[in-house]
Amino acid sequence: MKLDAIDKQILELLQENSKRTNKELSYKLNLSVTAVFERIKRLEKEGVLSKYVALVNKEKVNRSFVVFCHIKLLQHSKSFLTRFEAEVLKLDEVLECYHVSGDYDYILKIFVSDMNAYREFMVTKLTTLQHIGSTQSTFMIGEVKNSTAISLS
Amino acid sequence: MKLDAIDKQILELLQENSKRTNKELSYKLNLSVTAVFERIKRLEKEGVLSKYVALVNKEKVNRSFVVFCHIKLLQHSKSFLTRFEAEVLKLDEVLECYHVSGDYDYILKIFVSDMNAYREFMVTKLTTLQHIGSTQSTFMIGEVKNSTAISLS
DNA sequence: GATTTAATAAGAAAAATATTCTATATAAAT
DNA sequence: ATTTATATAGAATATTTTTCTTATTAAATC
Repeated sequence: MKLDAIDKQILELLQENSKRTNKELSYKLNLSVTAVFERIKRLEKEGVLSKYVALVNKEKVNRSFVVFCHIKLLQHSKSFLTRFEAEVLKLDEVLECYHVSGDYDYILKIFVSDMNAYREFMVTKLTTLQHIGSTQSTFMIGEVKNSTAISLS
Repeated sequence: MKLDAIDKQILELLQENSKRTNKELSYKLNLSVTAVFERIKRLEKEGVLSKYVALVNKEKVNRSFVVFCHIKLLQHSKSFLTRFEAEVLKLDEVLECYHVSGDYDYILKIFVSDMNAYREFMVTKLTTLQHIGSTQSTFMIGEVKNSTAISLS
């Protein structure tokens, strides 16, 4: 699908704040409300706009302790990977999990309340997963940037 | 601020899909539309709900190549950190940047179109930053889980 | 124990927004 | 020239958000 300059502007604006109304967008883009409406519907239908979500402040819900955990598996056959991935999906504390190249196999991003909670998570959940070889935890000290908006320029 | 069970349900539902209407939420929660409305306004005012955003499918906008880059600085004085962080903030390709404990100082999550674009990004942007000691790039092979929703149970 | 007070919720009314419908304009295709 | 497809605008309608008034409840005060 082709995205013109107006589509890109709409995407940038909605990535920043999805509560903007079509009227507000129509002002900014010098278009009619209908034109904006139709473009957004098209972007949704094509799957360019995949989801609308509310973001919650992790400090306010007691999940400020963020950990990046690098994981090595014992073996790398497809069935091992698949099984591990299915189990990770079930863990609420894990918001992100990526299969990666390099020294280890997976990067997990984990949100918990504090170090004690993380210890509990490791002992009762993470290290009980099948096929895990090793884990290495890196703790977030500060958040410099955390955006969900892909730049389209 | 105290969050009761209903607040948590609202947060879970809006983190999953912020387009749900107050009426829809009121059905699910056995409440009136006004009660839902008031609770959401309170959660926004208190900063628990911090933002509403549209998520864009990275494949559809040609940013499927995701890289985690570990960075070490040459020195760790406050002024060096601050300056580095200010420069990273300006880089559109970097969606996330965290100051972390461990072998390296920062983790960056970078979105580009392909390996060539990443090479270009490294050469012209990343490695020209002040105070950089070393970088180590890890490439995403597959996305197992990528959620923005913090579980509140 | 009766009476305020504060917090929450319900329902109706009003305001704002999203959505549909009809009509035009424009450029590409035949 | 004529058709076709695409994008847009404006008006009409449907839906949602927001406000306002009233009622309920539980805790706090006398």
